Amino acid sequence: MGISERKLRHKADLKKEILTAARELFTEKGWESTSIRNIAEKIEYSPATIYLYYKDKNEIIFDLHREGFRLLVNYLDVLKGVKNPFERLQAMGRAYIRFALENQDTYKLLFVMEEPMQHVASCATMDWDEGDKAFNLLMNTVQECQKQGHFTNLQTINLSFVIWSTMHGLCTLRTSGHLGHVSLVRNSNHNLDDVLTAAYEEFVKMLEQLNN
Amino acid sequence: MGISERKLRHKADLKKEILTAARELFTEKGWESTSIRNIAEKIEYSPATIYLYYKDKNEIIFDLHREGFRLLVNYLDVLKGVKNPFERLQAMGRAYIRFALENQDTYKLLFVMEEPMQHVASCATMDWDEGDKAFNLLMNTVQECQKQGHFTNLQTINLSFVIWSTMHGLCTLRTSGHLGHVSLVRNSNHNLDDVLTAAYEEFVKMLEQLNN
DNA sequence: AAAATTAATGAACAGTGTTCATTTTCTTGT
DNA sequence: ACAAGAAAATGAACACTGTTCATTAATTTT
Repeated sequence: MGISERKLRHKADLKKEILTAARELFTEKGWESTSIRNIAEKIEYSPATIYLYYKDKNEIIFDLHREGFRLLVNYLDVLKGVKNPFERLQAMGRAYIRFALENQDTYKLLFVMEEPMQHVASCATMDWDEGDKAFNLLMNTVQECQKQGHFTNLQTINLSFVIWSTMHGLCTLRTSGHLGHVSLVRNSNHNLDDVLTAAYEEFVKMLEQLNN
Repeated sequence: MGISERKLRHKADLKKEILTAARELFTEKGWESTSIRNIAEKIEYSPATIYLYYKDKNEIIFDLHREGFRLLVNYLDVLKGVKNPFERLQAMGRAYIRFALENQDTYKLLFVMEEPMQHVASCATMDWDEGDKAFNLLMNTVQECQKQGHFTNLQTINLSFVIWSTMHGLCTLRTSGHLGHVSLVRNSNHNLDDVLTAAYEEFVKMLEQLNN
């Protein structure tokens, strides 16, 4: 019976509409100031209706969280064409920074906010597929670098975590405004993104020195 | 006239009482769930009274922010006795991690939340003394290391920013729960703080390789 | 057409930061 | 000691927030 299927489809559509409205409000105002009532108003339904499709606000947040990860993996996946693993590692870093700067609120959603992680923790299968996928992407590249003589005396996992941390630190200190308030940076004429890039290039230099 | 002085003193006392109440509620429940009404209840005044001493919630946050920085500098200042600059740099990293883990909410207040930084930005003198002081502590140590032959081909500012970023990334990925949800870490029997320490030690190894 | 099921909502609850007219308290001058 | 004036404290309100639930509206099935 195609009728009940249409109903189901409509139900799915409405869920998508909610998510789309949430995503739009989120990207233009940030999550802090996106309320259930805002979302409801945007899709022209009552606030209570949203709770028929999402258990609570965190469930919406988590759906956007997964979308964001797909976007990040897109930024990184383009680079699998780069054959030289060390060059690929560098390009991944640059892509990571580009992602963080072009999608600041999404970046915060993925790697700063604790709510989506709490949702992962409360799931029966406590797996964080999206995070694992991205981290493995990094670890595999590091491992390939090691096969070619880079970082040979360092442990893959530890080094990968250090690299991730450095990238994460660079991006968050930039976007949270902390970097911009260090007077040495503020009085240096350089714009913030140049400072960030310069620091990243210095980090690459550091990695280059860790051969054989 | 000692009487009006006592009044002033009492006024200062009440401001301190507010801050103390805020600090206590903050450390036991986190900032998210500390409301003006909570603070007011704790000091047995009406909520409106608080606004006679603090312009808004962000001003309270900023006072705690400065307190937190004094605490951090205490963690780091103890190490000025370490004569060897590279050893001191290592010890500073360990102290930084200890500070972040022992004062997780305070750490978030200092380096993750954007509100205190916005307050800095809105001040007439846009200086961020606390941040500058801490960053200079790091930069001076890096510079001393360079004088002794470490990191000679790297720029002091860039390297300092990279080191800060790495430490910040390590600490925030740990405390936000993101590290703990990477399955490679979750399935490894090691507790999270050991993973963090191992990664930090690996980072020190990296720095060690950047001599001459 | 009536009954049963599903979808949507209005209204309420308990909470938030913040403002302001009003009241209470304290200080000063007579 | 008492009235006048200044300072401090407050109650009540405003415009929000996430969330729940009994009630109403729409749709499907009998």
